[in-house]
Amino acid sequence: MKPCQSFQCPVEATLQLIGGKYKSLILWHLIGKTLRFNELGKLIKSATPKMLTQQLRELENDGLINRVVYPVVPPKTEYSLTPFGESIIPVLEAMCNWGNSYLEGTATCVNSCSSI
Amino acid sequence: MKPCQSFQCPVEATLQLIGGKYKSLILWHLIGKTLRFNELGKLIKSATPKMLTQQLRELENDGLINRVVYPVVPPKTEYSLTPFGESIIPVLEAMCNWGNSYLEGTATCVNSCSSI
DNA sequence: CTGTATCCTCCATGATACTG
DNA sequence: CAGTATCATGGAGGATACAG
Repeated sequence: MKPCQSFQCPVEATLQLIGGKYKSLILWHLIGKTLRFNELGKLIKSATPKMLTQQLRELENDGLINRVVYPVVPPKTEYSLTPFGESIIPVLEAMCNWGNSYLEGTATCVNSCSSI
Repeated sequence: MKPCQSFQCPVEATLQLIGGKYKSLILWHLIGKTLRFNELGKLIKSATPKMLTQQLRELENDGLINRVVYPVVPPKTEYSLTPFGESIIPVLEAMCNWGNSYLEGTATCVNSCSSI
């Protein structure tokens, strides 16, 4: 029952949209691609169908991704970035680059973001 | 008991460091300044002392901020960004700018990040 | 002033099973 | 294939009181 959905800083608003457990990962995988539900599921193995659905719905409601359902059998649904969703790519890149330099220091396992 | 602290993407690592409820706000307020515990408390009114302490300790353990205690009476503690903490400012800026453009569309209440 | 120490609540996430 | 339904749970976060 928050009195008013206000943010003390726009950074918090951004975090609200991409801070979900799998959201940044989903957006990341959708850069330059269109993926189906189970393709995302394979890329993000630890996400259960329930979580995947929930995070995708929220991203859709926030206008970051498109969800296109093809009325065929078997079902086919495709997810892709909206123009608004694409506008956040630079933010993801900044986070990725900084995250890599951080991981270089702590060195666990690093996936580069060279694909972008 | 996570088997191994690995990230599928460096973005997640970044989120891990600044995703705490008040962390981005704390970092934000420390840009270019040194603040005392209760000064941060006044700036982030909704944070209880417990939360403030916890978030500050985590930021300190992650090497993002300095904590300097002056052995005087009454106690005095000063928090500031480390060089590593300062290196994340561009990321915060990117998030802030994108967040502002998002908030312009939904228009609740907007605090600009013009100070940086 | 700068914190700790307890206790407690709730919600995000997870596990599992099922459906059109 | 692309989800939904249901139940369970752990831990982040909050309230309150107290301490050096």
